[in-house]
Amino acid sequence: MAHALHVQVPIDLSRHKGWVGGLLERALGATAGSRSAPDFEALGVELKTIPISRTGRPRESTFLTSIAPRTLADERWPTSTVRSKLARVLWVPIEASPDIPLGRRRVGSPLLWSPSAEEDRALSDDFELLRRSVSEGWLDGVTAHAGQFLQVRPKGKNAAARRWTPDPDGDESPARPRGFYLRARFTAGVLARHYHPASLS
DNA sequence: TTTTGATCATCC
DNA sequence: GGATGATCAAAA
Repeated sequence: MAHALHVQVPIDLSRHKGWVGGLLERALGATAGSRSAPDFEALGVELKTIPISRTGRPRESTFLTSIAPRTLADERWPTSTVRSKLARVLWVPIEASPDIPLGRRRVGSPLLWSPSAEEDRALSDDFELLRRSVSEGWLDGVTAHAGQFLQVRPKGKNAAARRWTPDPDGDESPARPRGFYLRARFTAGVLARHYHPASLS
C-alpha cells in the first residue's frame, strides 16, 4: 500500500507513531487533515486504525479527544464531543506484532461501526463519572485507573507540559493536559461481537 | 503480560 | 501550543 502511494516505509514506528493511521487516511481519501472534523466529513465517518496482536486482540487503547475542562463541565453525554467522535467509526484492524516488519503487516477487514445501545450506556456511565471529577476541579486526581471502558490519560508534549486548569479551590493552577481514551478492553469487545459472535455467551 | 503515564511527527 | 495520527516503555 505504501509503495502504491509512493510513501516511504519507516524501519519502525518509534519516531513515526501515527504513520499507519496516516497511510490509511491517504489510501482511503480522508479529507479532514488536522482539523477537528470527521475524517470523511461528507459521510460523518471517523477513521481509526487499530493495532492487533498475534492473539487477535487490540494492542493499544484508542485516543478520542483532548480534554478542555471548562468546556467539558457543561457537556452532557448525548451531545458530548466524545460521543460525537464515536457516532460512526470505521475501525481498520492492522497486524501489529513487533516481529512483523512494518511493510509486511496486513490490513484486516474493516468494520463500519456505531455504538449499540448497551455500548452507549456503558460509555455514558464512565463519561459522567469522569466528567464530574474533572468539572469539580479534580483533574489531577483523575488517573487512568478510573472508568471501565473510557479513561482519562495524559496527552501532551511530555511530562513537563502544563495548562492552566480549574482546581478544587475554585481557583486555577497548572495541570498536565489530558485526553479521553477508549480502553483496549472496549475495542476488543467491539471486534469480538462483530467478528466472533459465536464465541460470546 | 497488561496497563498507565510519557512521548513522537506533522500541520496550522 | 494544540489539533491530528497514535505507540513506546516503565511500572504494576
